[in-house]
Formats: sequence, C-alpha cells, structure tokens
Amino acid sequence: MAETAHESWHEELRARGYRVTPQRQLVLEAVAELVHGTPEEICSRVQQTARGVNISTVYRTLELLEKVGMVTHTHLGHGAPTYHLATEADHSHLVCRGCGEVTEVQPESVASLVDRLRADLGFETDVRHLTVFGRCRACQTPG
Amino acid sequence: MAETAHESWHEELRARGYRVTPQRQLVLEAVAELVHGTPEEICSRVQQTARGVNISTVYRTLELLEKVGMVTHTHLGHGAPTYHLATEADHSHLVCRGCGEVTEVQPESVASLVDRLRADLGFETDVRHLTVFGRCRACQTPG
DNA sequence: GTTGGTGCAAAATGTTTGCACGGGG
DNA sequence: CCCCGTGCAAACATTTTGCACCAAC
Repeated sequence: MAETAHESWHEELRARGYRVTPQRQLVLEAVAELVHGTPEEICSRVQQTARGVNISTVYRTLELLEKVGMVTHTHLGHGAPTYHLATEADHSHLVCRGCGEVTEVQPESVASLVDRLRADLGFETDVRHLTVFGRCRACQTPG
Repeated sequence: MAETAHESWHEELRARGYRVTPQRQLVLEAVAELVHGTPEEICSRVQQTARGVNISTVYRTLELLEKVGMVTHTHLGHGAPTYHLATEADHSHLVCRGCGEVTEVQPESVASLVDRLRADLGFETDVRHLTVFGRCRACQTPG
C-alpha cells in the first residue's frame, strides 16, 4: 500500500493546472486503504499521519479527485457517501436491509440491466455508483 | 385526490396499535399529491392546510408510514430522500447526471437484474428503492 | 384516564463557505 | 513572487432527540 509507484498521477494533476500537496497524497492513500471510506473516516485516517489536516480539506480534495477521475463515490446507506479508487475494477454494490452487509458484485451481474437501459433508452449507466438495496439470502423473511 | 375512499388504512394503523391523527392523514395525502416529495416539501404542503405541523412530526410520520408499508422512499440525488405511496405501481428511477432529469422505469426494465441477483445470490431486490445514475441519450458526451 | 403523538428547541450529523495565511510552482 | 490550497470558524442543510403538553381511544 501507499507505494510511490511512479506517482504518475502527479503529472495528471499538474497537467490540469492543480497542485500536488501532501494533503492530496494522504487523502488518495487513505481512499485506497479504506476501500469504502466515508469522508469522516478518510479524514481520521489522514490525521493519523498528519494531525493538522482539516475535514473541509478532505471534502475539497475528494471533490477534486473525483472531478479529475481518480476516485468515485457511491451511497451505501443513509448517511455519508463512501469513496473508492477509480483504478479499482468496476463493481456495483448490494446492501442487505436485514443484516446491513455490503457485497461487491462484478459488472457481469448488472450487465443485463446496463444493456437493457442502453438499448431501450440510450441511457449509459454509471455502474460504479450503482447500489442495490434488498435482502440477502440469509435475511429472507421465511413464509 | 385526497378522497376519503374507505380510509381502510385507518384500521391498518389501529390494528398495529398506532393512532390515527390529522397530521398522519395530511402527510399521507401530501405524499400522494407530490409523488416525489422530500420531507421538506411534504411539510410545506401539509402546512398549507394546517400551519402548526412541525417538520419533526413529518419525519416521525414518514418513518412510521414506511414501517407499516404505506410509503417507500428512494434517493434521487445528493440531498433529501423522496417519498412515494407504496400503492403506486412498482417502478425504479433513472437519474441523468447531465441534465438532472428523473425517469421512472417499469419493473420489466430492471427484471433481468432482479432475476440475476436472485438466481446467483438469493438476493431479493427492492426495486422501488433502486435508482440508477448515469447519462441519458441526450447527454452523452459526443466523441 | 392512559398513553402515544405533537410542537418546540436543541443537539447531532454531514457538508459548504468566507477569509487570511502559507507553501507549491 | 504569485496565487492556489489550507486551516479555521461559522454557516448551512438535514435529521434526531428530550421534554412537557395534548389529544386519540
């Protein structure tokens, strides 16, 4: 985790006229490590390394990183959204109302929906943002 | 609209040990009339008839009506959820990120997804809560 | 008459904004 | 050295909660 790799995203930001700052690096690392982190959680994570970082900076940074296509978000429940690295493989989410469990499903599971909406309506689905609520097998109300 | 019908839902509530109050009637009527109302909008609507009704009563009432299965909610955007009558026909929603348009789609459009999740995972989808984000035909970025 | 429901105000939660300072380029 | 990005505090938006009073039954 948090390897320097090539830091090619530095150029990505610079090319768009944005600056590379320690806060932005830390937020991006936290998004990667938490996998499904809320802004609050990301902020806490970042503050383990750099205490001074403010929650409003986290919000502004997430907005920026999403704008340049480095992260995405979805809504897994009632409250705060959760953030992903955009480089993670595409997937959608299932959320069980019974036990609260969150399951990642591969694009093939939702491909029929995506195809149908594209064919019928010309609608291009954002599968990364797609969250399906319902009840998992274990939580079916019997009878 | 707001016909008295048989008010059979009165018994529905009573049978569960809840009371029938003017506020609950008004909130239910407002949900029906607004079709996609947020709690705030529902409250405003209710207050056109009865000024004193408080927003917290609206929240508590919506929670109750949802618990007894008379209304459902979904999330059409960033902010507040929107409420429907449960007696309305099942449908899901598409939200276009380009123009913001909200489209209702019939269950058949999402049936393949529902079937797939049930067959593969035993997951029972709540189609009424399902909202798909993406871009409508008119808002595809060309090229 | 009981007890659940309501109005009100305050707190809790989640997010945005204005502003002055400091660091990145 | 310029000006974008940050910290901070306050505003904002949405939802929840504590409590005394009132109304449904």
